[in-house]
Amino acid sequence: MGEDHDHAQERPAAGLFPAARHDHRACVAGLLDHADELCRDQGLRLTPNRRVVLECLLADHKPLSAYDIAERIDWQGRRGGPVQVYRALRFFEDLGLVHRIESLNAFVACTHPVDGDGARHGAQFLVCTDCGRVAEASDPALRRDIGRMARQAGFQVQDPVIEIKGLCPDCGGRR
Amino acid sequence: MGEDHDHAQERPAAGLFPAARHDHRACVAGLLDHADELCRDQGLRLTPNRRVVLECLLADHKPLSAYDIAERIDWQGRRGGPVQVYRALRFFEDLGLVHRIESLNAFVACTHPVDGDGARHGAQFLVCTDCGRVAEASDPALRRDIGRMARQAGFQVQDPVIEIKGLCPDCGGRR
DNA sequence: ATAGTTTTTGTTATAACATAACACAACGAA
DNA sequence: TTCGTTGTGTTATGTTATAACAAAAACTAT
Ligand SMILES: [Zn+2]
Ligand SMILES: [Zn+2]
Ligand SMILES: [Zn+2]
Ligand SMILES: [Zn+2]
Repeated sequence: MGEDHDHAQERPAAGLFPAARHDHRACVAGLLDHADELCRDQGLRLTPNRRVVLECLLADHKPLSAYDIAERIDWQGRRGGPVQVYRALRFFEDLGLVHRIESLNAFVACTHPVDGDGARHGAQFLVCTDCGRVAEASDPALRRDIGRMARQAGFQVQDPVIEIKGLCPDCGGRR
Repeated sequence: MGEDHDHAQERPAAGLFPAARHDHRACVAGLLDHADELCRDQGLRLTPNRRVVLECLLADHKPLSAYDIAERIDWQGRRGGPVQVYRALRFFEDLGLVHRIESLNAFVACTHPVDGDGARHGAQFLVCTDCGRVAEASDPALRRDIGRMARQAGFQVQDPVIEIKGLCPDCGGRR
């Protein structure tokens, strides 16, 4: 699992795409620690099943379908399948540690769960149609604008789904 | 098909939800005419199969899954199924007359194809989680904001998916 | 009209995504 | 220990979407 990119101490993501070569080992370790902590705080259990699903999503910062995940996991004797994966995904979604990308029927691990303080934090996703990576942004101005637009329409916002497909900087965005 | 709401001459939609009681007969007729015209202009054929799918979507301004549509249609002798529906939906999506709502796995007829000039026009959707209706908005400020956010991230936008779930004015948005 | 081309349709099969239901195991508190 | 809760294994099924290919219909050009 994972690619061979463990290097300097650039931040994993600054509202942008994960740097091509960041210290991914530390990146994963940090996010797993955060998950651990979050679970402990809330009296929830980060079981082996759950942990392995999260590790799988963290492996390369790319969105995976539940079936992708089920295939990649080494179930070590027990028979595992989509059911187990969906259960774990639901668990992490509720914690704000995993986000579903509707337009891909796929899931990504949250790259900055700091804001998340345990609840769903409405984020925006930049989805590269070329390399498949997804960046998680959290733009306050954009959020405000959506609020304004909804208010004008007399609409009470519950859950904004913002998924912008296009080309990431590496794949042609800079040009 | 359709509900019993044919009344005064309020606009069908002003970037908002269709008025509870608008002249729906005229509303449908107008949109079908527009589809006709658009097809003629582009040398495309609005076949009976396609027309019946569009009519089905227009019937009550609510999103329907392809399978919903396949069930509702009276196939008049010919046998019809999801395959036919998906084909028609693809046809209309390419014309900008139907939009897919990713977060619902469903489709809606475009309520203001005027802007559409035959191509995909990036719109924003307000999805009521209570009554299920969907409003199509086209907010320039919001679009600009998305452009700005993407530019800051070095990201080249191709196709923004904006689907805001919440409560429509009728279902509690005004309160 | 006729033959050739393209487009649309009918049909079957299958892929891909997601949840229901229920028995059993593991855990945590009394 | 016992009981109630939470997580897991397992099977089955529901829902959404596309592939593949033959037949029909519509256009085009002679
Ligand atoms: Zn990393
Ligand atoms: Zn890319
Ligand atoms: Zn109407
Ligand atoms: Zn409503």
